[in-house]
Amino acid sequence: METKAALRTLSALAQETRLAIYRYLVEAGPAGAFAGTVAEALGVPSTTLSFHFKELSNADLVEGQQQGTYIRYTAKLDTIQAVVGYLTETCCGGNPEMCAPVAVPLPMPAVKRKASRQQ
Amino acid sequence: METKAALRTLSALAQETRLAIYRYLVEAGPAGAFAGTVAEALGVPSTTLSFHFKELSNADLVEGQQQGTYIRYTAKLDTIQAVVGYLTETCCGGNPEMCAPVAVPLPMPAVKRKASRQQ
DNA sequence: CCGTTGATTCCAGAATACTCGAAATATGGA
DNA sequence: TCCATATTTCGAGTATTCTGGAATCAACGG
Repeated sequence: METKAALRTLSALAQETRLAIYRYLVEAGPAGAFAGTVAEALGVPSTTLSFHFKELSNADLVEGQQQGTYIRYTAKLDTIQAVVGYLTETCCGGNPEMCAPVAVPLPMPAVKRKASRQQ
Repeated sequence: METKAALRTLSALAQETRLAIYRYLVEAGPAGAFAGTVAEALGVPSTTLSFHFKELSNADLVEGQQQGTYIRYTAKLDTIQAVVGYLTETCCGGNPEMCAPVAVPLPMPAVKRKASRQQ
């Protein structure tokens, strides 16, 4: 993931309504939820919700599948992992073992590199 | 971490300059970097940079330590982890084991009922 | 004290994002 | 076909955020 995509993803989640939508879909699990259901659950007008769904889709955070008249939205959890990977990939100049406190819930690419000095 | 804090953190990172600052500090590792060094490296006016440092501090993403005339900033990596935890804590209604196969195409139960959107 | 340098605050203009009503589009049933 | 429902697009008003110059504050050396 490169900077532009990461920025899109972070921007998408950095908004109250969209964060609520995303969390709702995460909680819903692989089955997801219909757009109308989310609108009703969160008390957001459908027109506003549509705007936010679009943002989340562009950020690759959710996916919509047409099912008859309805659209079923699901959260794409792996995008979050990608963002975390992006944020930590340059960690300590490529020596993530120095960044102990961060435990990414995914197997991290074991990048081995020479230690560099700074001070 | 609760919603407000998560929103603050995500908003802080969802900005080009701040994301660059944060990544710069992540790469710098525990030693961090001086404010002026970051300003020069990223080509950002000190007044603008100060504004963004403040945002990042409020979001608990960086920490500044006065050292003589200079201020040394370091990235607080564990905050990222807290956000990820927040985003996934409600995963599948509290059954995270269901979230494992993210890429699996979900089975689509035929929804043919009129006013029923549940499942 | 001064003068210098690093960093922040103040402020206003510019740019961007959010909201939601009305209208348009899409789908399926009668 | 016509109708009902779900969702999106359009558009304009509102709100928020970003930027950077000028002024200010803080720390040091002389």
